[in-house]
Amino acid sequence: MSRKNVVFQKLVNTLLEHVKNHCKTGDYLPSDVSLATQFNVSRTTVRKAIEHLESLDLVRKMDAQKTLLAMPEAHHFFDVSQHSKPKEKLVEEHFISLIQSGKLKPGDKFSELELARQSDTSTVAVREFLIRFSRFGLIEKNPRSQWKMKNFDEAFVDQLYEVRHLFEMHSLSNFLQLPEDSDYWQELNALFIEHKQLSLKMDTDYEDFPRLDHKFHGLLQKAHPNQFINEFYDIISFVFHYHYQWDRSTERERNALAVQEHINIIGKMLMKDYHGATLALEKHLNTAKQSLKKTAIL
Amino acid sequence: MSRKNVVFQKLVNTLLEHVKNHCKTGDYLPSDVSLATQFNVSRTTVRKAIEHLESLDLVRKMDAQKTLLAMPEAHHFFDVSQHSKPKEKLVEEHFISLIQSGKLKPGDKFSELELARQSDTSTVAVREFLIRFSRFGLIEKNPRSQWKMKNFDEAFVDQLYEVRHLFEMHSLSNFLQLPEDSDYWQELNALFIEHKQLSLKMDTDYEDFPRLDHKFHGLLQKAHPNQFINEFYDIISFVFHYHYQWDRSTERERNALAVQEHINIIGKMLMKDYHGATLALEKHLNTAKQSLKKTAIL
DNA sequence: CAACTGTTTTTTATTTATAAAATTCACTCA
DNA sequence: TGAGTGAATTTTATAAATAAAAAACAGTTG
Repeated sequence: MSRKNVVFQKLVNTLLEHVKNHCKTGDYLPSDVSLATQFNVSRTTVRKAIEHLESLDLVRKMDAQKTLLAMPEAHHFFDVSQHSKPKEKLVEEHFISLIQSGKLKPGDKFSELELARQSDTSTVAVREFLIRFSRFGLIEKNPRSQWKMKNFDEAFVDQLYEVRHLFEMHSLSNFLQLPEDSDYWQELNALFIEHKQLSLKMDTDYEDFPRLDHKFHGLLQKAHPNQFINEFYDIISFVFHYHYQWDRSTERERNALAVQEHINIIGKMLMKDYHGATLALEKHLNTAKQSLKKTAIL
Repeated sequence: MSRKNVVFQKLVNTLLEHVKNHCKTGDYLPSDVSLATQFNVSRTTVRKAIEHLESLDLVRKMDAQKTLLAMPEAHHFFDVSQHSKPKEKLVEEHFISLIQSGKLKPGDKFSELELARQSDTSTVAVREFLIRFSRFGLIEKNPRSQWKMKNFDEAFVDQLYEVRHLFEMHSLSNFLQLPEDSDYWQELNALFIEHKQLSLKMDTDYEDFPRLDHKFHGLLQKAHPNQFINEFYDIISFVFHYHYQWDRSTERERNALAVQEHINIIGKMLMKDYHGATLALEKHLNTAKQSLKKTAIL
């Protein structure tokens, strides 16, 4: 069998939707090229879609003029509901779920074929995902042998946090050197207020913390971008997200504490108290590290 | 067509070589299992190899006892000379050579198929290599579209050096906190002498510097290992190696300067002069950064 | 000549097939 | 019981095939 023409079908639907909202019968449609760029596909696909519309008697081509003959009806659309997600996504979701449900534990071995079957994809898709995923440093593979979950030991956490410490301290120091009139101070202030608000309704909305956490780090990154630091932060986020799933029982307390620590850090930052902010961040990182060790290490 | 039995053929040759050096006619050979572990292949392959030796009348199996009938001769060996290297390696070498020869420049696009043909491998091998390689941050790809060399601009160098600065300063500081009697001080001293020696014959042996450079960083890493920092150093090394190829004219001066700077740093370290070592390292990193910018940016 | 179209060529994504090699299973014998 | 064997099963590595989609090419027209 060969690949499905999802790009084509999706384009037809998008086109119909677009026509329904912006055109009326008798209008001329834009050129192939502009449609292609507008919907981010190649011209080949656009042409195939237009041909399809012609065969539905919705469009007529005359001398390279595309005339809209009639408005599209519901039955003209492709049923796109059973297009499965991109393979890549399927594999990822399945693999992550295996990890989070504890079916794959540190030290375990697993095969590509097995994953491919379970996630209803091909070994190629699986393998490519695993290669990409291996940058997180959680899996490894020897040639002609299966993949293996690396041991998630204390040394790993220590090394992760060593780097995180370096990076976050660096980001903090950079932020504090921003000029007084930088817009980022405004943003930081807004974030401070958001934290305050969340802290008041923590007992119900504690699941909202990760969003703020992400926003905070995003702000520091935006103020002084660095692709390498940013990439590393992905790893941190993943490892966190990944292991905290194992023990959701203490999530509320953890988040409550973290919010307070964030408020402390941001408060010191807003007061330009470099030393205080550093100490507060130090404390925050340390809490996080201990908490990770407690829940994650077997 | 399907895959070649290289593992098998190589095992046969290794086995013959081993027998030639360690056994004599009439000896019993070790069990399948021990051979398999010794030569790091599966038992299946061992059995196939032994069967092959039987068919050559070199070995006879009786009741699971493997007896050596005769010593192997030259003609028993497989001709392994035309086994091409592993696909992975082929792709890598080809791709790197494209980059180093300047045929692939920042901003260029290239296709998987093209690379596969040129390097005499498959698109799968190419794609897997490219995915792995993309962690260096030098290439990128959109779905359904070709790969593209990222722009190697000043921001990239700055970001690279920002992280390098953080890491190297951190490593230095850790090293200086080693106890007086740590063996690493001895190693550092030996390295100091090596540097001194090289500096005397720099005009002829300047190409030997990268080895020392690598050794220096290796020593710092060994004293305080961190997989994330280590991995990042791979990126640094590669980017360096990669871009310096573009301008070999000044290599001698660059290396001569770098050796002096290393001597300076190590000297200060051995004297436990923290402040001096930091300054010296700072200077070294700065030289390297400027030099990279000068040769690499278009 | 620049934007467009029709046509042709390449390239990517995905599936299938197959031998090599690894792994598992069931059994044997010291 | 535990290391070892023979046979069966699974998995990996690799090639090949094909349709979808992208990109390149060659004209055409305002």
